[in-house]
Amino acid sequence: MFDRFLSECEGILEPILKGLGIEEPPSLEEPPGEFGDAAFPAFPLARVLKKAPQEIAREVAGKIAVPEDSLIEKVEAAGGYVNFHLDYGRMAPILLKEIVNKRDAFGSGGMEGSFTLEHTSANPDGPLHIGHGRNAIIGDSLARILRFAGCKVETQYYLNDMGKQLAVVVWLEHLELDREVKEDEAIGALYVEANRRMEESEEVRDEISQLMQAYEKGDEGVVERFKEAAEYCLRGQKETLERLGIRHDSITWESRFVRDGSVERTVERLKRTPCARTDDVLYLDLSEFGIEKELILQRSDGTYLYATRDIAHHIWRAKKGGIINVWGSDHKLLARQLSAVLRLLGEEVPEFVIYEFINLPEGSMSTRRGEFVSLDELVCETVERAYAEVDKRRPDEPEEFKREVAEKIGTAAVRYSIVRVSPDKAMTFRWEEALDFERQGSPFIQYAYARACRILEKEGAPGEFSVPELTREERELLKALSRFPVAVRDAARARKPAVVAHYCLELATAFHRFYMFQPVLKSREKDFRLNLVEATKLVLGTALGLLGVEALERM
RNA sequence: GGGCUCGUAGCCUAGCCAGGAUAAGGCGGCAGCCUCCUAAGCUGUAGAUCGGGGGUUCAAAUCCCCCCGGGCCCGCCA
Repeated sequence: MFDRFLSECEGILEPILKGLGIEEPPSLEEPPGEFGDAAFPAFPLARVLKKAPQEIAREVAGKIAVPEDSLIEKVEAAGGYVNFHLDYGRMAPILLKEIVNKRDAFGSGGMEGSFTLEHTSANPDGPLHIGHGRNAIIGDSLARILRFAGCKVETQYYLNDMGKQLAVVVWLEHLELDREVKEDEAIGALYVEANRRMEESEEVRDEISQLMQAYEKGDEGVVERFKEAAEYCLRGQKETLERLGIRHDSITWESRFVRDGSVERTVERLKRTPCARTDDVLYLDLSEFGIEKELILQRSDGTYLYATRDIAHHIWRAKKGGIINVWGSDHKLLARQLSAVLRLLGEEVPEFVIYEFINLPEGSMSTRRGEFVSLDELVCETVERAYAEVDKRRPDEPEEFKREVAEKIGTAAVRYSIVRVSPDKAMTFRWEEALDFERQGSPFIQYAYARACRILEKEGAPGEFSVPELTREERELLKALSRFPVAVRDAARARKPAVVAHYCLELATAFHRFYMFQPVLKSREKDFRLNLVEATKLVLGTALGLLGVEALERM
């Protein structure tokens, strides 16, 4: 609805600007304070028209005749700007009816396309840590947003079963897994131990290297052992993700691209490109793509590398449409190399959502050294902290209620605190910050939803209404509601789930203010306000859903 | 050392890609608001040379260059 207002403003400006000899479409911006809801700056025109911006703004504003059925209330020139004011009274019934009719489809659609979206894709060598959590949460939220925007999305987990990590685990597996602990924890313990031994002994390194070669050749017994170990670890990892509401549509085993010959075929194609070089080994010179680092495709023993298999993987994926990868910043160089190679082959070039690392105060995390904060730990501690808060605020509620609410608040807090931060900011993890339920977080948003529910459960369905003289809080709330489709579109196009996170905050803030100042049930405008509350509940619920956060009827 | 990236009040973050009006929030500080739909809320207040310096522009947190500081990368690892 807000976008409709914006296009109306543009539609009105365009012919007027054309009349002044300006061909470029007008670009609007959001004015501060009480200057209205959209502003057109006249400064860029000053030079062309050789007039003061103030004068141009006055002139343009003077030529504007607002059509009868428009969402524009009035237009004013101020400073060098033409300011457009939204007609809230006119928008209110249209907007509220649209939301209540469309319900959870309000704001959806508008985009097309099919994507495979790869996220999480941790090695099967231990529990997911909070860095993998950042990947999974960004990826899952983005998938939800793209689907809501109208795209077809298949989320994939790329299982790196051909790496040294898994071989290391398999090598030590005969030592017996600890069946008492969670699967990924058990594998992680083996991995740490095996790495310790490997560092000490050349012999061990050789044995592991032989295992890898046997696996690449497809030795039946070895394949079985790798598969079992990987699946065992994955069971634990999946359980971690499941608790956060994250599920993958499919799992792609890296080894399949070796087994089905596609790596071989890809390498043959690459050999015929002008970038191919053979010195000691086969590699690609990608300097024409601005990458000075050569990309090695094949070891001197004839086996392939991770990157080589990933090229075949991407060619396979392109059959299903666009490719989006959520990768850590440590893979930035590979992302560039991979893109260059695929361009070289005339294949679909992938998109990357790159996120920076989460480090600990003492340094970076390491699965190999067992130095990390696991996602399980973070979720458990956060839920426990949430329980303490629920228990403090709702002491008389039954235990079952407290547990359920704490689970939903805790898991939401983990997701929200990660997704709200732009992926290109490196984070330092500190427990006291992670467990601090600061006001600008998910409980604040869930609370707004719960407040709306509590009002609505005291009344039946809201009746017909006429729009009264609107208060400031009502206008702000209407504006926030009308902006939801814009926020979804921006988030989907820019692949930025954080945009939805900030939108949720904006809407919740507007609702809390409205709630504080405008009584609903005891108001003369009860029916109108009930509609407003209902609409807020619907949009907030949908928006939270895009972040994988569950809304709460009571908390 | 080279490449990429981030640097916004004591702390955490939005705004930067597509430059425009008084730089927007939260935490923490201070002062207030529950006879009224759950105070996990609301209001007010103090707090910012937008890392530093140049440049482009009528206009720079935003674009360009240099410097400083943090992170990531620079394996026949994945």
